[in-house]
Amino acid sequence: MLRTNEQLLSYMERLLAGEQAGGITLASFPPGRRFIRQGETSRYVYVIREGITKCYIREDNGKDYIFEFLGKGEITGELEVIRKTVCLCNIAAITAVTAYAIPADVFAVLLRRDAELNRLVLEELATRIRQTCVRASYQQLYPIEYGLLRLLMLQAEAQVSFSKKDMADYLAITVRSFNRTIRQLREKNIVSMEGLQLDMSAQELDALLRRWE
Amino acid sequence: MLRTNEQLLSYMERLLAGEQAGGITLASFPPGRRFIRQGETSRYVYVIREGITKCYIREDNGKDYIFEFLGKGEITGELEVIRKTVCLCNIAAITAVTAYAIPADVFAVLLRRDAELNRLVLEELATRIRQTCVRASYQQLYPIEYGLLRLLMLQAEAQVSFSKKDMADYLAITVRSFNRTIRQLREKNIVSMEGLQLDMSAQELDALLRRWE
DNA sequence: CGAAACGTTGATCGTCATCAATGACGGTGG
DNA sequence: CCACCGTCATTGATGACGATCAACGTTTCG
Repeated sequence: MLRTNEQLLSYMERLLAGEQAGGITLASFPPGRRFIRQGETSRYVYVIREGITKCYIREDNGKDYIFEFLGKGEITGELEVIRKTVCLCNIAAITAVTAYAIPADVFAVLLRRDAELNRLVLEELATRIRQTCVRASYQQLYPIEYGLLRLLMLQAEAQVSFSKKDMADYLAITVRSFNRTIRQLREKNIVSMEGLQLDMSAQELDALLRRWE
Repeated sequence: MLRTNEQLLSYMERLLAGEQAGGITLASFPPGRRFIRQGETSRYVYVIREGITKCYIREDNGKDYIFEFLGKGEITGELEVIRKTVCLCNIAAITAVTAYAIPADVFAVLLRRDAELNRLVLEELATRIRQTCVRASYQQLYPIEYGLLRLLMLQAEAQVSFSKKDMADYLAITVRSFNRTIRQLREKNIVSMEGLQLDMSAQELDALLRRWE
């Protein structure tokens, strides 16, 4: 859900401390700013230094689907450089964001020449596939209540909380439906009456998810 | 949907023609054979030489979700080597399959040493992310009828056809629901009365998908 | 022996009931 | 004005049950 990548962040810091940091700059984006646009070509690959972003697709019918929230050390725009295509999704800042902006061609060269970056990117892509697959599967095969519960657990674990709209987009539902589903969880005494705190221990919740049918 | 990777296949052929093919063998699997199992550790990375396989997750509640069908030149088991984890999903042969079996450690070394393989794997992962994301999004945000129509179009394009059970698992529904949805498409004169042929031209179908709301 | 009859099996579909999720609209309270 | 919720109606998707039909092998009888 909120993914981070400490290794990649520290790699970037070391890279900038060295001398061959050709063309890499630091960019800042205010909350809400969409700095990568679906269907367009990005001239930079970004590695987030600080802040939280969301990565989402907007469908023709106007609905948004958030794949993941990206935090410290996460990379965006790399798929497009690797495959030389237009951007798959939108990236927008949720909080204020600062990010290392690596020109696409510089990144392409680095990826070829620098074994460490290469390894980090491979691992990042592998992790991303894994998470996307796992989520696609359970969001298809379980009811929304289940998905929402998992989302709340992930949020609690990562010590963050997103806006209701963003959570709804992550679950691919409307805010109205989001509120309704919260009510169901409250009726089952899983979520606190006020706010979105989970009223059960992590073990109980795990058991609950496992026995869902 | 049915993905193939000619470049990777030809790479493997060249690799085996050379002399440093240490430990790589050719494996055969009969239809139905599950040769990678979710949650277990695979000792090999496979590159499919011939045949069609399905890649799916089985959830705790017994339902299967097929991510993709893999054909010639597609690779499996590489995520696990890159991230050193247990297998994310099951891979089962649909038709008779022959595949190059690369021991995990050999693959790991090749991936580091061989720039061409490295590039091919990066591109493959990037493609996979792209496709997984796109599909997750539209399967969440559109009704099943839409997803089924896209599946039929992809099948027609790739000149293959899968069993109803597999198509249903791809759509994350039961065969019963699959048949019901087919009936809806027939009532709208999109699918032929007998069989699963599409009764419209590719352009008409594209327009139909685009105007779906 | 061969043809008709029978039973089994699996795939499909009609129907009805139910559940999950949404849309619309209006009300309430900050 | 906006966030939230109660309510009602509707749609989307599923589950259950039974009927039908084709395919196939086996049995039975002339």
